[in-house]
Amino acid sequence: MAQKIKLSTIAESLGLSTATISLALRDSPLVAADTREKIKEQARALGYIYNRRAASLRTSRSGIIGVVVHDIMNPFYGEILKAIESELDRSRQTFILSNHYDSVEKQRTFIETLLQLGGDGVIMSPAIGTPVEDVKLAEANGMPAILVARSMEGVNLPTYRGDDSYGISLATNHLIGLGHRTIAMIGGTDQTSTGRDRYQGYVNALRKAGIEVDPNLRIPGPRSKQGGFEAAVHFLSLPQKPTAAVCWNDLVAIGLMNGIGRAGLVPGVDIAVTGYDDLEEASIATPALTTVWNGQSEVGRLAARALLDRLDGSHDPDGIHLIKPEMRIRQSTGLYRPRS
Amino acid sequence: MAQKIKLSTIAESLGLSTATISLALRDSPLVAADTREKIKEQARALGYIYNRRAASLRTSRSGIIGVVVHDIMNPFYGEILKAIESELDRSRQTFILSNHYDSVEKQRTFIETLLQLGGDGVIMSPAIGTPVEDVKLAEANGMPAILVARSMEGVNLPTYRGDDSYGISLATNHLIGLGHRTIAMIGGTDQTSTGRDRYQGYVNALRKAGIEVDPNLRIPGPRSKQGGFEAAVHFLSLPQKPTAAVCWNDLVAIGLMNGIGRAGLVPGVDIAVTGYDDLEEASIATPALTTVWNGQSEVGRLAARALLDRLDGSHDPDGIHLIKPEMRIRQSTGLYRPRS
DNA sequence: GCAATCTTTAGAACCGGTTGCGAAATCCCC
DNA sequence: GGGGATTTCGCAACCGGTTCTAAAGATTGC
Repeated sequence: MAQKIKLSTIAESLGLSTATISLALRDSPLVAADTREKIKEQARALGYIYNRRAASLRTSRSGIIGVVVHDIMNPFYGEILKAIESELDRSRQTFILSNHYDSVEKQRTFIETLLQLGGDGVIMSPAIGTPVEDVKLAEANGMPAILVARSMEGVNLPTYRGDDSYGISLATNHLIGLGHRTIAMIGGTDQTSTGRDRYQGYVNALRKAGIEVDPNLRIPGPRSKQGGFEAAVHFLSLPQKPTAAVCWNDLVAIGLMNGIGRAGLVPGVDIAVTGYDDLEEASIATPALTTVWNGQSEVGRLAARALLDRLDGSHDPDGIHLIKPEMRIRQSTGLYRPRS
Repeated sequence: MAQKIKLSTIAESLGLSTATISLALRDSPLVAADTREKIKEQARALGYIYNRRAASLRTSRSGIIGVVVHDIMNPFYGEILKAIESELDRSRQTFILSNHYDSVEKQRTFIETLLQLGGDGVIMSPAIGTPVEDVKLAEANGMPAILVARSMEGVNLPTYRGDDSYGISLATNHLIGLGHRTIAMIGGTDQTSTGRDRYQGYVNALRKAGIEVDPNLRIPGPRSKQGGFEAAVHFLSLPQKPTAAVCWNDLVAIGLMNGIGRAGLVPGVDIAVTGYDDLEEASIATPALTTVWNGQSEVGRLAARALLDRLDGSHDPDGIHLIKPEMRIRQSTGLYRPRS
């Protein structure tokens, strides 16, 4: 490395002051057009690298946005992140990503780091059990926070997520409409608002159809393929012999279908399965998975947009913004005929 | 936000100088133990937030490490990232993540941003066609770079990746050993060093077994489930009627198996399929996927370690460090018997 | 009791940009 | 050609830490 090129290096080489250089590089109208061009040319020639830290120290805007979710390897969050990324990209913000794996501590460390770096804002899908103080910490230090995919009680932050109760009731109704009466619900937890909402949607749909709700048909578990796969054994040995399963998400559903397949049964024929989220993968699973689109792309896009707007001064309404899920009917529920 | 708490705020409130505060908070032995405790206590009480930008402006160490790979939603990279994350976590470095989607331009933007932020180093899986200047740009500005998963010609940077040629030959040999003679290779590209290595491994194994190499059995394509799924049609209509497929990675293999299933054939029985990577998912696919572990966790761990070491001054040897892949035999190749 | 030594703390320059204020230079019109 | 309006640019303070230098205070030895 030859030697650091800074504003003053350019200034001296051109016989100008750093003030002029600074203004020119940022396209200020205060500096004459040809001077500006000359300066930009020289900056390029010298290999000048803008020092954001120095700038942000003065302006207190860092151009950094933090995003923290449960697990970026989970395609559900992946699709949200992709939408956030593409929205943020066009506004020259860089974003810092992190998993919290539902560890409140890891999440707080992330928020603190972000504050130290002078983050302009944070988009988060709060870890289970997140204390209100943690998000207040961000807000109190001038870093606005937006919630995605999960709600939080006790704070009134802008929140973007799917309408879980409605979405699961769509799936459940679909199965009921096909003639199923013994329908299990597989995977996930009831410890989050999302979990409670989903269970509620399932229960509501059953009740409305006059079907009694059997709590033993609720099999909670990890929200992963592995989780669905392992739930298959339990599911298949239920004394009630369910003919259909409403799964927490597509991952669980695909895992469950794999598990059912291992047991010699054919998902979509012997057992109807619905997923949730409509990941890219759902349509190429075998059989293709009937599922509910959960609006990931919209959630990400709207959340990023909301944050950018807030940074620009316009204040979007706080509170929960629900995205309406949509049914996607495919083969995993397609071939069932009630036993006669 | 009440008012920014800074070093001088604490200093005034205690009647000390900022120098003392700064030293105390960093556990310098230059400040008396009880003074230090008093200072730390006060900092906590006031809700002081360390300003890394200001600090790094002076020290020229930012604690930021950049990581850029093809696509973080691809579990192959996901597993590498997870290993990097856990290694970096214990050293108080924050890392900034980005996809480049094989866009050289997006990758360069990322490197430039990282330089502006004063990144201490970068771990990258270079985009296809990355010009040497781009990585030199990082090095020239004092930001060491480490390569993972992919090599680059023309630069001699520390590189950590699996031994592709050897790994694919393992898979190919396994199929040959089972009696297969017409073996296709599905997915991926030959434009990268990885691609050429893998194809070479496949070719070598065939030649060694005295099997003629038919270039029509090489079906390149996207390295995704979708890609494998779509390749199934082409694969099944080959006039040579292959009985087995060596796939670029597990995603392609799973997609291909789904496609084969749709066509009414049973993967693992009618057609043998091997994957590559040994993702978590491989073992729960149906049938369970025979594959080759590609050392993702080792790649990530070693790369992160190498970067941290370099930042500490010790200079690891440059050049390519190959991780030895390992065969994982499961059911997707398990049931084949040559037609008699 | 005084000089010498060690511990503890303060002062101030510095990192590399940004920006308010004012001065110099250019231009316009009568 | 002179006064005023505009344009263009430089000076210097500032952001919030870090660290070098050195001074003040405490301790020790003889």
